[in-house]
Amino acid sequence: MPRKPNPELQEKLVVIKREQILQAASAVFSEKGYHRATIKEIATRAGVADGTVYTYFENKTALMLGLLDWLNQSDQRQPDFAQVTQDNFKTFIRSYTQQRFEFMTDNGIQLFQAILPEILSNPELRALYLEKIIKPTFTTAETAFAPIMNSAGLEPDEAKVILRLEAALFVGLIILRIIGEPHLEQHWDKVPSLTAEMMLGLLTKKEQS
Amino acid sequence: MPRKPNPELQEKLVVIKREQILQAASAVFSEKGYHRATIKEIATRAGVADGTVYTYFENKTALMLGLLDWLNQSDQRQPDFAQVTQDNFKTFIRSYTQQRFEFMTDNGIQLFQAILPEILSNPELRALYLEKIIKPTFTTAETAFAPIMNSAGLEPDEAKVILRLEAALFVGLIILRIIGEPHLEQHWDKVPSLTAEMMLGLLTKKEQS
Amino acid sequence: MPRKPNPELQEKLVVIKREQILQAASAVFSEKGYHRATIKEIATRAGVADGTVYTYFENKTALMLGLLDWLNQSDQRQPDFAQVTQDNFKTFIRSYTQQRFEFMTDNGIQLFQAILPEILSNPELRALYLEKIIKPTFTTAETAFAPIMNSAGLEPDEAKVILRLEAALFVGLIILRIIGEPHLEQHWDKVPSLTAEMMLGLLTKKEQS
Amino acid sequence: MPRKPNPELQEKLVVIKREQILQAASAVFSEKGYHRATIKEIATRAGVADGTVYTYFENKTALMLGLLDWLNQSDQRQPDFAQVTQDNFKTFIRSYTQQRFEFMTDNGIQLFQAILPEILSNPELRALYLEKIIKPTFTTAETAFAPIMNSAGLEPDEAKVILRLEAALFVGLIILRIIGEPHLEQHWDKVPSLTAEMMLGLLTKKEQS
DNA sequence: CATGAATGAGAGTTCATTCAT
DNA sequence: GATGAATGAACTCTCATTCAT
Repeated sequence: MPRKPNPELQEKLVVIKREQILQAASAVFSEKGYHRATIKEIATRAGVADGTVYTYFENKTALMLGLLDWLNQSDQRQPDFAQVTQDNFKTFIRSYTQQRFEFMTDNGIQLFQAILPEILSNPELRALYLEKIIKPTFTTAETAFAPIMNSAGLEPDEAKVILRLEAALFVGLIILRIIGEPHLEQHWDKVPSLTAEMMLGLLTKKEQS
Repeated sequence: MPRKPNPELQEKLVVIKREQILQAASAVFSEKGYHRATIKEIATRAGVADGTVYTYFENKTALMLGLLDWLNQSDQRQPDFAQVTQDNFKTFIRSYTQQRFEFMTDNGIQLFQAILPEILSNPELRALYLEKIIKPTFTTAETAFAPIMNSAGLEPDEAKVILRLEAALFVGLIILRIIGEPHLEQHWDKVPSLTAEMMLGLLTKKEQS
Repeated sequence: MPRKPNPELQEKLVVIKREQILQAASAVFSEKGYHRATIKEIATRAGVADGTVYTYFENKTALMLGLLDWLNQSDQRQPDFAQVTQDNFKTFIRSYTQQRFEFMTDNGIQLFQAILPEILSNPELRALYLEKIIKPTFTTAETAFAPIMNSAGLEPDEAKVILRLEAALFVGLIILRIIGEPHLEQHWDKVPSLTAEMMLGLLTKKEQS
Repeated sequence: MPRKPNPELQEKLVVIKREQILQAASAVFSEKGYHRATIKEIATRAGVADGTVYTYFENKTALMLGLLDWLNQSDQRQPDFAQVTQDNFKTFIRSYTQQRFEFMTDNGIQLFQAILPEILSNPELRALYLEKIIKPTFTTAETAFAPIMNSAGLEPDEAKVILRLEAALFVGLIILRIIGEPHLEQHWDKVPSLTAEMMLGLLTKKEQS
């Protein structure tokens, strides 16, 4: 029985258990909502005792923040905006949109469903979400899109609004999926390309006229 | 000697008090979320005693359902789809979009913020929302748009998806507003027309090619 | 529309309404127990409004006391003990027992069921019951039975205990009926005579030896 | 490192605490009645916090059922009916009666007083009591008494009724004791033998004639 | 570090009682 | 006198959090 059995391994185990608990929290929060979810159920689902959750997270709120960080990390895996040129403009938009849609896996939606309701009802969490996720995401996107927007002849403010419209569309689509709107579920395959066309339409409308 | 001196007046007072309580519930739910909202606070805000709430609503859940009905009623005040013709096609889309945006008053957003988080976390409420609000709204809209969609040469399924995209965009915009995204708030005036353009772009893309 | 339409009639109406309410209280108390019974249900059952109950009874406790008085009155209709002689000794016991059993109508049991549980759990009501019903009943019975007991050669204290045993037997039988013991229900016709025999056995055992 | 250090001890502690709480419940229920008794008072009396009661009992009703089980257990400790013969017939009846009276300790009466009022006012509990206690008790007694009853020349149905009369007498005596009838309290020592005589009288009356 | 029994603050809900009409 | 909407005290029960083992 070694007393210090490899400190690195220890650390990894800690990380793994944290993720186990977060995964359980994400599942239970998304199924029942933050308040109906009990620490007991999350602990059970994670295979630990109630008290153990408090070794890894200070309190229930910290679980929520842990999920926010998780979302943050998956958001950070941003698409590679580097080599955008005039030529592959349309290709770029389409691939960007495609990449965004890839977030909408069951896991991504679950995470979103776990977090969003609480964000909408908890001002502090909302502020945190705005600062830690929304703003950085838009900043990154704006930087990446700036050259395209410019060359498309869009004025910067309007370009930014268009980015927000797209983000809104994504969020709204996730919500309709959560609600289970049947027609959207049935024809989900049509959605990504239509979304890309919409983006292109807005970004190129000036040229049309 | 009338026992109930003026029964009609009585009934009106009942309706008024119900609305007072619903208004208070909407405010408190939207500020704190369904679970953090207490009956005590709702009652106080409505200017009645705790117990009085239960004279008008069976329980806390019924307050939520009452708000759903409210939303339903404001949704039912559908735009006048009657005189759509080929000529005023663009005008129609623009005015339809405009009318939709008029829902986004402080009160409309508050109501939405009160209801949505709970819908996302409560499967039963979600199902109810889908049946009582989402489906009827789409059915109405589909009927109204059918002639336009047809004449635009869109196949019905795709046309329906486009309607859902627009709805998603609305929902997403409300959420970004709730979160308080600053750029969108600042340039909100640009949003309605951009949204209308987006719709037009999608509905006419077939003609373009 | 006469202002004072016959004061006597008025008084009778008052009495009648009081009894309506008491009847309703007896029914609801016996069905649900004192605490689960609500003033609302009693009022509805009596065909009046909630508040009206409080015109006739100060509070819920007073309803219970009203029922006690009722029980008292039906108890007071004591059998005619006057002409007991040595000769008709057995006849007397049998007819006395018989009269007692006649109390066990549905209504009598209902009243008992309404009152007893509360008496067992409410010390004040219990004391009242002891003073106003139990003691007077035993006093009356003791007086009536005294000559018989004497001539039977029973010492007074023991004679009194025997009276209490009989009372206990009655109470116990009512309880078994309330509980619905099936064999007793089925062979209820055998009970009165067996009870009378039991009494006779006890009262005459001295003579046997 | 044992997680549960000594699981057997743990289990015993659980049983002990359950009994502590039941004892407290019995006391408070009997003093105030089921509804006036509050979980707070029961918990305090048992020396635990409010919430702790719910670790051991699902809800207030379960406390009542726990008491029923308790009563059941003390009832199950049935007298030894085995060696009844014609010879010791009278001895048997007297000892049986005696054993029954031994239940009437303060604790036994308290338990009865805690349960009975609720049984009389709660139909479901009543049915449970009938099935789980009354019927088994009579079945056991009938089996034990069958040979005696037979040899006494009693027809079975009547014999069964007599058993019920005796049970009724016991119940009634407990009630008179709860109510505090003074003469019975004072001369309680006379009661057991008188009860036994009564039983004997009924069971042998056929022989007399 | 893990455990899970114990805690107790706090919420929803009921209902006896009051009183303006 | 009759009504029944309004009241708010008081109760049951839940569950995040703590801490002895």
